[in-house]
Amino acid sequence: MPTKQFNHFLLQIPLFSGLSPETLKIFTDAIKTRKCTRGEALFLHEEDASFFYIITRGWVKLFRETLDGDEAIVDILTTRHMFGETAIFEDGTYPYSAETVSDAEILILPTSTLEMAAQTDNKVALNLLKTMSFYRKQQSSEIEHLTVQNAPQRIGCFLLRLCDPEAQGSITLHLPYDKMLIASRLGMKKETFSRALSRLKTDAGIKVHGGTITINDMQVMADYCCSACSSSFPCADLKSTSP
Amino acid sequence: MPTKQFNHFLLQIPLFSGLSPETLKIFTDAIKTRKCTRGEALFLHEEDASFFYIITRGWVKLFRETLDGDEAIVDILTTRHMFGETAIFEDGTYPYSAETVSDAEILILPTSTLEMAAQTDNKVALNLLKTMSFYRKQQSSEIEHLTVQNAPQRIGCFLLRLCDPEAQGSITLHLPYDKMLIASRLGMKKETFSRALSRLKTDAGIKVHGGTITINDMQVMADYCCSACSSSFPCADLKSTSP
DNA sequence: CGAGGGTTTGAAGTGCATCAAATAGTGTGG
DNA sequence: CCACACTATTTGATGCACTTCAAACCCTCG
Repeated sequence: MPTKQFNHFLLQIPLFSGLSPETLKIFTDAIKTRKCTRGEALFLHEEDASFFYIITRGWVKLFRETLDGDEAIVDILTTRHMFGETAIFEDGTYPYSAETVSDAEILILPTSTLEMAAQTDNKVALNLLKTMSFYRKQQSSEIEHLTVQNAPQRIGCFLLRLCDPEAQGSITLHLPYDKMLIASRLGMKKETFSRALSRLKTDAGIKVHGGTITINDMQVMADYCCSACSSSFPCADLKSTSP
Repeated sequence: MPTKQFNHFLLQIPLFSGLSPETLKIFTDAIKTRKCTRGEALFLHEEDASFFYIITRGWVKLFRETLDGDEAIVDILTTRHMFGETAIFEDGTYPYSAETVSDAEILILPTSTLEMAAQTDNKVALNLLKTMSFYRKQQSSEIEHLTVQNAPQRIGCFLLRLCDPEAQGSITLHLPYDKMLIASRLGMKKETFSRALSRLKTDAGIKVHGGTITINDMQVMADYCCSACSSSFPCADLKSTSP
């Protein structure tokens, strides 16, 4: 399994970057791969957490269910993202449920391996800190967005974070998953999403054809979305597809 | 300065728990204490982060300002809480501004000391991980609250987290800081806060006299607030006054 | 082609924000 | 100890954003 390509992939993941060959081997020896179709449950909220996961391909949603049956999206992740690892620092159960939202390929590792490695190899602990710090920053900016941005601005901000931050002027992208799912990811109803996206057509100059979206002018869009926010585009390090 | 009492205080802080005397000394040697009056700025968003802080007494608010001049509260912290330390994993600048909201006493430590210690003493890194994990969980539940709870429920939830989770039946508490500040902490306007608190009188059975609040029946309050949430009272580990 | 999920649109309702003004509370100097 | 200034809090009236409920539309895939 540890082909050259595979190792190259692993080294792109912050958790594994800069590790000694010995430590890296401990992880690679423990890795199992799983191919999933869309809609497979990986684990449930409050289940005992024996494994953590890394996505090699596809999208996974993390979510919780409220007592009255609604679903609250925690995050939606893709390639190179890791999840389920925080159970180590909790009571040993997952703080959310996880389910694929597209076909996907996923690496599975025992949490015990990670826990052990973090305790014996300082570099592992430092890498974990870096990863957790990234997610924390992302969460913190999400809290801000929820309180200061309205629906069209949140969508625009979401679209901008799908773009290459180097890009200038016009850019075309396609939505990574269902509009319905994006809606709940952004804390709004699907109808609100649909209407808010329409409003972006006139207010921020975008074109929509199904899941394909063209932003006529990144700068116009950025001005429209970030005016209510404490950090302006390109919101450094907050790309949804980063580590 | 390192009196017995002071050392006892330090050991209550998760970052310092279980450290070797040598490592602990590195920190205690570098600590400076500062007494603040209400309303003092400690540092500003995006300033170079040379120090991190631990509160020994009083309350501190972390916040960011949006481009159009609004203030978004990141968190409001008290005794034993630590802040400013995440700059280590960022670009070396603070991700928020900090200001006291009551008279306060604060410990100041160089971030370089922490950074060095985390790299040389694995226990420091592990303690940091534990702390960061706690904050991450708290943030994550806050995101959920913002999307699934309405204003009265968010206030009720806030009040419950001020209570002793062991308590049963009736309990009296007083608000730790301004209602205005609680309002923005919970992502609502002061008028909304005032009205929502009134509604809790009839809907969840509380009494309000200025900043003193009596919850007639914890269980009634919990039922009222947590119905929309994925975790019910006592939301383990989410007390606002914990580590 | 037809079924089913995803998406859009319309009409109506709710919750929170906004603007404005009154009231309560707090600290200050006389 | 009181009057004043200033801030915090409450209350009222109104508007907007988002939700809800309902129905139509669209697209894909068997």
